[in-house]
Formats: sequence, structure tokens, C-alpha cells
Amino acid sequence: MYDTHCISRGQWRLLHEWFEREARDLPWRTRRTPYRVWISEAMLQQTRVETVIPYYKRFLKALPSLDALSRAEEDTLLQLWSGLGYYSRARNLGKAARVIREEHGGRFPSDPAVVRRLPGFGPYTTAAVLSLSRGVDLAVLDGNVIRVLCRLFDLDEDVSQGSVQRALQALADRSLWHGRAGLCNESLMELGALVCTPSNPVCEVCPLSAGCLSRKAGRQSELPRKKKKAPRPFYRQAVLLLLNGQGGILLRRRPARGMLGGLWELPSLRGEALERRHLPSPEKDLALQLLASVFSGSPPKKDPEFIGTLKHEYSHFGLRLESWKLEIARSVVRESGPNERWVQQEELDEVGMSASDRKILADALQAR
DNA sequence: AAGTCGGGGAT
DNA sequence: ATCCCAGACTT
Repeated sequence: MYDTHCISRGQWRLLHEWFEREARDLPWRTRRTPYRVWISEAMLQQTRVETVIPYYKRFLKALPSLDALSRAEEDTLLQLWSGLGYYSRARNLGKAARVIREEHGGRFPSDPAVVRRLPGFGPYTTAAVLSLSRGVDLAVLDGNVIRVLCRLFDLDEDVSQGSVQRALQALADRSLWHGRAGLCNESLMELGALVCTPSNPVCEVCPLSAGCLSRKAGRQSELPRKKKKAPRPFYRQAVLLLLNGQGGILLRRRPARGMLGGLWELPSLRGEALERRHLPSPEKDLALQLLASVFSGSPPKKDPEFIGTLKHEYSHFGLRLESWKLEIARSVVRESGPNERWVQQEELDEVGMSASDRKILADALQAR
């Protein structure tokens, strides 16, 4: 499709020179072992560098080696991941580490086909880890590279189309300077992150501006072209802080797969969809239903106390979280099953939880 | 090809 | 309020 286009050696030289001069000093750029690069790439999927840095440091400190990762409990991984989102990434890290320990002698494989089959390794992560840590000649295609390529060659097809993705991957493959794959990949992504940004690209300082076709046409800011996403539905959801009078809060564990899989959460109940994102103040009905479900039909006589609302947006739907508090007497405290536990407030940091529940708890306990 | 899966920062 | 981010997996 774009077979006439290719990044020239001269352009690579300009870009590499720029990278040597301007590259950020990031924790995963020192000592590029496959393990260290892998953890960074897993965390960086759909996540900004600034967000990742503290998580990365904490993770490497807790689990400094592939062997340590392969022996870590899933709860430990979810705790280290708590707040980062896309928790299947954390679960897949453990799975892949165990496969490497059991089937590859604990050494990170070098064969791209083998790596690609590991849980959590798609085309991007396979190419990134192997090129950056082992110098394997594989070209990455991520959001940054897509943007830079579309602008550099003034490509205005819809990049969400599979055919266009394949053509861009082929262009990246063809452009790769063999023997310098890691540097090519990283400099291209760094350019996308620092200069060729989604809005307001800084073309004045771009090492590739002289040959940039979209800039010549004056439409670099309109690229890459992609179709708009569908509007997301919006629901109300009641959330319950059930306190046992001794500093304990009831948490439940979510199913191992799916949304927020394996994480602990406050008991909650999804309500009906909202037409508008603004609605009159929450009513107690949903909270009472929730309470009934928690106590399986015979809730305490006392009514829960309203704490507040919090809006939370996920990638494909939004929530208005309506949180309620109820302190129950010791005689009323229900037994907790295997997927439930009473957690002391001081222990909350040691539990893998979603960002929204952590915020609700922080707000509620702060106010006490 | 389309939907699922988090969360936060920039605009 | 919308978009975007060093994407992968399921259907």
C-alpha cells in the first residue's frame, strides 16, 4: 500500500543524533536486560511514562529478577499493579514468568515466535523487548510510531483499519536499519512522545521536519486519521462501606477473569443506565438493594448513611458511584466467605484494589 | 473487525 | 467532555 515509502539512512542518522542528545533519562534505560525491559513495556501499554515511573521502581525493588517474578503470588502482583489499570497485564506477567521458568530453563527466550506465544506478548511487546534488550531486528508499531509515520509520509487513511495497520507495520519493517533495531525503535517512539505529539507538534525542533510530507502540506495536526469512538453508556452504582466497629471493612474479591479480575473491592451494585450524566441526588433504593444482597435478605435494621458521589470513567462506560456507610454491631457482623474478608484500615495499602475504590476509601476515612 | 479491559493527564 | 497513551486478548 505504501510500498514506495521508506525512512532513509540519512533520516535515521538525524533522528539517532537527536535521540542521543535529547533522550529522557528513564529508569528502564539503564541495564537493559530482557526482564527490566519487559516489565517497563508491560507497564507502558496504554499508559504514560510519568505514571509508570514510580510503579516501575517499586516493582523492580520488590521483584528484582525473572525468577522472583515467577515465584510471586498473584495477589502480590495485583498489589504492585494496584492503580495502574489493565490488570490482566499483571496476571500475564506471572503466567509468562512461570512458562519461562518451567519450559525455557528460566532464561528469557530469543526466538520471536516463542516470545510471541507468551501470555501478554503481542506484536508490539515482542518486538520491543527483543530489539531493545537483545538487538533482534524487529520493528515496533505503537501509537507514537503510527503518528510519526503517518505525518512523515502524509498518509491519511483511517489507521483503525486492519489493512492500514498492516501496511504501516510493513513500512516500519522495511524502514528498519538492520543491526540498529533498538535505537531505531526507541528514537522513533521518543520523537512521538516529545516532538511529534498528538496536538501541537513542535515541528521547529524536529530532526525530520525537512522531509516531512504532511508538514509540507500543512496538515500534520490532522494526522493520523481515525474514526470517532462510539459514545459510552453511563450507570449509577451503589458502593457500601460496611464497618464492623473494630476498624474492619468488608471487601470482596472479584472473579479471576474479566474486569478488574482478582482485585478486592467494596461491595457494590450496578443500577440502571442514566440518560444524562447529571441527575438529582442519589436515592437510597439502590443502597438498600445492595445491603439486602450483602446480607442475603435480612439486612440490619439501621439505614446506611450517604457519603457522597464520585464519577469514574472506564474505556467503554462511565459510572456515578454513590457511596454509603454503615457501621454494624459486633453481634450483627456476618461471616465472611473465601472471597470476602474484613480488612483493617491500616492494611488497605497491602490489598490490590481499583483506583476508584481506593479513592472512595481515602475520602471516607479522611473525613472521620 | 469489533468489543473488552483502567486510569490519568492534556486539551 | 473528549482524546490519547511504549496494546493484548476474546469473540
